[in-house]
Amino acid sequence: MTKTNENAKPVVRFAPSPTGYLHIGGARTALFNWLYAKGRDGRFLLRIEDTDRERNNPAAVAAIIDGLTWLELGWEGEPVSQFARAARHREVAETLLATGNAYRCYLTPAELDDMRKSAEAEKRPLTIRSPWRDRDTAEAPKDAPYAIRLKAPRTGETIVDDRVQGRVVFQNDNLDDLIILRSDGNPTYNLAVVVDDHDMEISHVVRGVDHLTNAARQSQIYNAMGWTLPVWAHVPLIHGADGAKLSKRHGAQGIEEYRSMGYLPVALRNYLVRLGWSHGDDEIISTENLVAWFDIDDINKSASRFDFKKLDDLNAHYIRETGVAELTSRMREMLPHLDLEALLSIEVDPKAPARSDITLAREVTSLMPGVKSGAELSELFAAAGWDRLSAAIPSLKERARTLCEIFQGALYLVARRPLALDEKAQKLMDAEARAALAAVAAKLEALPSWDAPALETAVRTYVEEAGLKLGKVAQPLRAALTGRAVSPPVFDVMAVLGREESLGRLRDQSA
RNA sequence: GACCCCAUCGUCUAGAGGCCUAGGACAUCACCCUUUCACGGUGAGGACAGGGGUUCGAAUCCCCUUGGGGUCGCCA
Repeated sequence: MTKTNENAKPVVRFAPSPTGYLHIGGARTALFNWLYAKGRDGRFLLRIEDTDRERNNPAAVAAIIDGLTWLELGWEGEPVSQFARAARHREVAETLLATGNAYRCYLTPAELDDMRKSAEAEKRPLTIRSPWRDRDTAEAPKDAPYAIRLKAPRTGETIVDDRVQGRVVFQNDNLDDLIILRSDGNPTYNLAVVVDDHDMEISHVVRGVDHLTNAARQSQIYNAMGWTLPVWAHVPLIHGADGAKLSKRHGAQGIEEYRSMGYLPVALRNYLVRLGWSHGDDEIISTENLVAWFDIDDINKSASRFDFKKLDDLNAHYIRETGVAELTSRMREMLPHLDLEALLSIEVDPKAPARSDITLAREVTSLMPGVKSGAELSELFAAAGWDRLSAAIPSLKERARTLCEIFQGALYLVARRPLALDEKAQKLMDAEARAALAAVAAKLEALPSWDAPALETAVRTYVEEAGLKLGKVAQPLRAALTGRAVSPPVFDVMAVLGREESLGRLRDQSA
């Protein structure tokens, strides 16, 4: 019953069940654990809760590992498979049986079902009271299947002394004898968790508050075995924008979706950690400071809503801070994961903030009808040259909130002549503009060097001579060069595009 | 329904009885900067769920109401 020595180096774990993806809420739980261990010279372990064989498949495990790796939350050692430890769980169940802390229960599923139904009909709370708790096993039907239930205390209370939730008291009277070993001989989750956490010497169990009642039941197992309780910390859940539990309806649940939406791991970490945790007025916090500042005691008790706008803002900040080389490689990496067709088929809620990956998909299909997948888009960029993308990134990253927005802004690189102008660009292109374009093109053609400063000087000189405002020339230039009314500074665009391509695009639109 | 938890601007939050005329960030709006868009700058609107206590004094403590959430599997 004694609390783990809190001065000792903590051992924490992240223990997801393999559901096919790393849930965004789980990612935050993993982050909290990771930060806690990191900041205290502790250990962060990974355990896969694959006790349920139906749920188990290698791809689902890979998705979790992939997600954690992408988020840069490294764990110590090999991931522990809970299923692989079933023999040890059974051993503990037998011990509990031998010490009188558990009993064989011959209640059939049908009987259990009846109990539930009648409880519901009588509108009384259901607490399973197995008659086998005190009955002699000899009375049991021959060779009948049985489950093993914990002989939980029926009086008094079970207290979960939680670092986040405080002291939560459960009346034992309300808790039933939980099954620790199924009739097929397989351990149940609650038993497996306790045994594994104990054997792995987990000092702090940091997990979602949806496990709070499990903590009470698990405490009973710890007590029955005479094991030391871990420090509990049940963190609040993340809700969708409408305040309900985050579900498919809210869009992205899996971490890989955030990746393909063009969020940076560092931004996602910063955003996630601030959901339910804060450090004064600090908003943008380096990983180093996160590690130094994070503490379980500063986690709030209330659930928080997921806000893409704030994530976008953070992501924009980190994109600006990230070097060109890293951005280029991350962008190259994410392109094959971009499923344009799937994105186009997503029904968007008009009230929800626009998703940049969907916007990109739409833009691509309208501009380049032949391009159907991220891989094909990748080929186009490869053909144009990745170094050209890199050259365009400095001016693009200043105005992008996601990597998808950088791609969207970079589409002018892979557009083929003659460019299709969008509506706003077309509006810019009146007779006056076309004439100016022709004149500017002639001036630029004579330029000895083709770089942004030289181009700017030349255009400004022309504008001054012609007695025009810069906008009168720059906007048509932008339209002719990119097909849009919005882009990075036109001089940067021309520098990236090169002399030949730039001049070609200008002539296409000249009078 | 039972048990448990929660409740400060639209959202994330600061706030541990007087520092609060409630602070910051995102979002929104306005203006400035400006070749467009962003960035940046300046400013505006915007919250202690309601009701009772306790106290000289309450966003902070207690109670009730209301609202929200979680859990009630031989799932994890």
